[in-house]
Amino acid sequence: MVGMMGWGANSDQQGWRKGPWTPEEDKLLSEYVNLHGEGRWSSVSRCAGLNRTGKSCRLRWVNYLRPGLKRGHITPQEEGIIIELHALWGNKWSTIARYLPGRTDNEIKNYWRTHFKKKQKASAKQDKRKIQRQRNQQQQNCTIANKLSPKAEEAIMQKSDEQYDNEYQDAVTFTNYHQNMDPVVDLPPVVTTSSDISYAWTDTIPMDGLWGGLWNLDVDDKCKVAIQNQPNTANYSYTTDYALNLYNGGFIF
DNA sequence: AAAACTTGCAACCGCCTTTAT
DNA sequence: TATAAAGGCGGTTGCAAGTTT
Repeated sequence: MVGMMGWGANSDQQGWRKGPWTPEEDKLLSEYVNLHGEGRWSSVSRCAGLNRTGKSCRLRWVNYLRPGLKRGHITPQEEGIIIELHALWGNKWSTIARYLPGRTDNEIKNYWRTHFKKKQKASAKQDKRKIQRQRNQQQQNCTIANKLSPKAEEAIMQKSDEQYDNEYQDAVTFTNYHQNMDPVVDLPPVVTTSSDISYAWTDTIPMDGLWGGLWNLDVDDKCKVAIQNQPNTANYSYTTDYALNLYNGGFIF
């Protein structure tokens, strides 16, 4: 049913197939790329028996089929990184995506668009309602991976609508201010053992603070404490500034 | 109960850059 | 070295599902 919807005709003037990918197409593409590696996308479409353009094949692989993709909700921590890096670089989605392992530029772009682009209008009332609803259901099925930390939740619930809007406006102003500037900070690779700017871990820490993650050398205690107090999911990096901001009770979206 | 609106996501397009011939 | 093809990126669109009014 779903396969035939949308995008008008399901092939273009040259006869290339368009629109949603079928499971069969996915299988062909995955098998071919697993066998021959990424790249040479035009020959991929020919050789794998796919009637798709090379660009379409590349996009499907990169955004959906490639191993190691995370999927699922963007965590509050990831959101923090997105906000911070967007403030720094603007809409450099692919650059931002490099600091969020397992997330694609498309995903981050979509997230930003739906959550922040028009959020100037959003009110605290809406967010509060949402949290209240979630609390009502939480006991059964909410996991650490997809809910806000109690701390973040409280922060939102305790804010007055005005306070909330002002803080949001500050963040937006900050973002707009930096939007057109060239990148001035060169962040190190996401996972590294030699840098003192980026922190990274690869596992899940429980909320009670038991810690089994991989820390870089020279991590200072404030950052440790700040991040340890946050719910955590998987593979992701943090900047010192943001960790300290959290530690000092910085703004939490 | 239903219409209107929002959110999430996949995929397309056009433009620019990089690579291959 | 010039040019064509391929790759990469950011903006945008279309749709389904969920939510609010």
